[in-house]
Amino acid sequence: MPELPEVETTRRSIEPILAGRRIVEVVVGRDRVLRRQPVPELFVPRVKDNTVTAVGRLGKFLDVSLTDGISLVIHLGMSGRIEHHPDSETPHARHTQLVLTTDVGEQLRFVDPRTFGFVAALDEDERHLVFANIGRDAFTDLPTARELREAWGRSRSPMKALLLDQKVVAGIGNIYADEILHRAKVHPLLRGEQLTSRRIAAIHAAIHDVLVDGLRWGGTSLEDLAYLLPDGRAGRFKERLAVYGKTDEPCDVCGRAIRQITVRQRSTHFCNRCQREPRA
DNA sequence: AACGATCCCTGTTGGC
DNA sequence: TGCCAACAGGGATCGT
Repeated sequence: MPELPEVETTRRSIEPILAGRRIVEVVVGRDRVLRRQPVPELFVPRVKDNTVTAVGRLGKFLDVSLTDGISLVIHLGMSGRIEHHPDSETPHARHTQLVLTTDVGEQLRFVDPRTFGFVAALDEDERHLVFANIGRDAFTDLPTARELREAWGRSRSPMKALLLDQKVVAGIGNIYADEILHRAKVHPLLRGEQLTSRRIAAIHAAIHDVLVDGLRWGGTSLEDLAYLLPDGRAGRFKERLAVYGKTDEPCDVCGRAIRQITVRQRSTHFCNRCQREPRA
């Protein structure tokens, strides 16, 4: 599922295709993917005939800046992907939700079977509102260990939940949260208030290291989910995963079987030897 | 205010 | 083999 490394890989792929290009055609699949504007009649005119000035990202949000001060914000949800097609000839994939055609005839298509993702054309105020609840980017703007401790150190929530919460650090999802905690040797149920300087330093370093690794390998493509790079290739970080989806398999570090539990309605994988159970 | 549960959706999977 | 329930999850929303 698309988390920061997948979204950043996507961003880097589509930036050279979109930057400086005019959007000459906009087609919406299901209205459900539209936020803010409820119907295509309101959404399309805000994007069409606009020119892309930058392709940014905050956490898991793609942030396409257009002339007129409009931002086309795209969230891939859990099953979304962007497809790049050099022309408009190839048939649309099932669940194509948005098609953008540029002035040189290239197409970018947002495909999302489960429609947990969305697109929105936001003016400056609306964009500010959406991003007001999003914290600092885990890759480009990671808070210091000290800042993380200030933000998390009085919370009774488990670390797994704190990593998934986008309000402090943005971009980490279920896969990378498990990988980060394993790398940091921190138990997913350790509460924020139980953090020590040593543990927070380990988590801080692990966030950076795991995301950089994920990015290096083009993100994580799972067999059963739809994430692919815009050129159709699969991300290869799955081969490097230490715990996610490896229930009952031996831990690469110590050999003990990986355990799976549920934390906040999310499947959570960890090594019971490398990641010690916090005191009750 | 902080925390936790629920819901949205559909392709895939596992059990019978 | 075929069918169907269970499962997966990001973020909005609501209840405690």
